[in-house]
Amino acid sequence: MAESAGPAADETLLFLTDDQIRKGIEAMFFAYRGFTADPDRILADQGYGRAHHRAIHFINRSPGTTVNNLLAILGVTKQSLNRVLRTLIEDGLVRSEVGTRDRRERHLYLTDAGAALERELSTAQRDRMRAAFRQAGPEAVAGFRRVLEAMMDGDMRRHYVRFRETDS
Amino acid sequence: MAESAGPAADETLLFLTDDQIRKGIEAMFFAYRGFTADPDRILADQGYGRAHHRAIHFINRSPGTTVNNLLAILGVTKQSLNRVLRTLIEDGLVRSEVGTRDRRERHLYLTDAGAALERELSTAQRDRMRAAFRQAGPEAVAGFRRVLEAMMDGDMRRHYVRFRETDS
DNA sequence: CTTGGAATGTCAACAAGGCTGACATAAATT
DNA sequence: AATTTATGTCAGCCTTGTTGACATTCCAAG
Repeated sequence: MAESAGPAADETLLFLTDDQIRKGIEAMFFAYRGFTADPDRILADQGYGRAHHRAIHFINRSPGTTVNNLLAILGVTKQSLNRVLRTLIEDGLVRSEVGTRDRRERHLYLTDAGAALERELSTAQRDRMRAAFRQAGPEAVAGFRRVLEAMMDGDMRRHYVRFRETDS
Repeated sequence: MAESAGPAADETLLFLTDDQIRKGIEAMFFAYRGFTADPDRILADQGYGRAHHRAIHFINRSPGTTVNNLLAILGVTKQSLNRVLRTLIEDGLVRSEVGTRDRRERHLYLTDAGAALERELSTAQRDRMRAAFRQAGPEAVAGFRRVLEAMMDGDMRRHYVRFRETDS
């Protein structure tokens, strides 16, 4: 590999061969396993799963988000999400508040205990991501993000972009 | 460490902020959904799931692979894999042959029907990956691969590297 | 040759976390 | 007043992961 500046005509084609694409596919498969491995281990000890992690992550990411908004982001049915949220609320990790402007809505927040678990999970996941970023270097990270953004479905890119703008 | 050639000191720090890392984490989450969306749709019509896709992919990738080898790559229990393989064999998509050198081993191959389904699945997945690669450009693709490889667990990187060497 | 262990298959039971469908409630909107 | 919207909940189903127990087959070491 190692294309860098001024790719020749051959090189611009090479990275689109079926073989290169297949390597990208397998890289996604193996890397995603690594990506979820550390939080999965932590959650398994507590009787939670990946679904709980996702809910906790996005509630932390957007405190006060509504159930409907979370449904759109996570792409699951309300029954699935409700089952997860119910256990998190029962266990005192998530707080659900009736909306003031629209009292049908429930706004979701992490409790102190929920925030503590979120920190534990995201620390483990961030440590791995940070190590990978450091090892690959800033230009590789920019390329990584560019490819992933191009791989998202349109509506998911919308959520992703909205988050980026909200934040930075 | 060792972030390649001459980015400024600021740059070497910026891409490792918690905010950048979090964006990388969410990019992985949303992109993986896109990554699996097309094959998932195809499989749902046929009563299969993602586990069948994974088995079919790696049998096609390494024809004649043993069950044990597949277990190591997929990282599931033999009971889980066996259930998937059984249905694939019953449905005539996979052929299981007793080993000649070691007759305890079963060597797995796709039948013509299995290869046809594999093509349908991988065509859908490759189309999306190819579009993302083309949109992002060759340098971004190189960075994408570098970050993903750094994110894998060690033993998975072994499988991935072995595949790459076998092939290219 | 016998025995131990490895590779594989199979049965049973269970859990997480997706899904659909149906229905209830409360509140906003028309 | 009627309709739509947001949410919750019950029941049941599916895929796919898990553990545990046990049988079979066969290589390899004693």
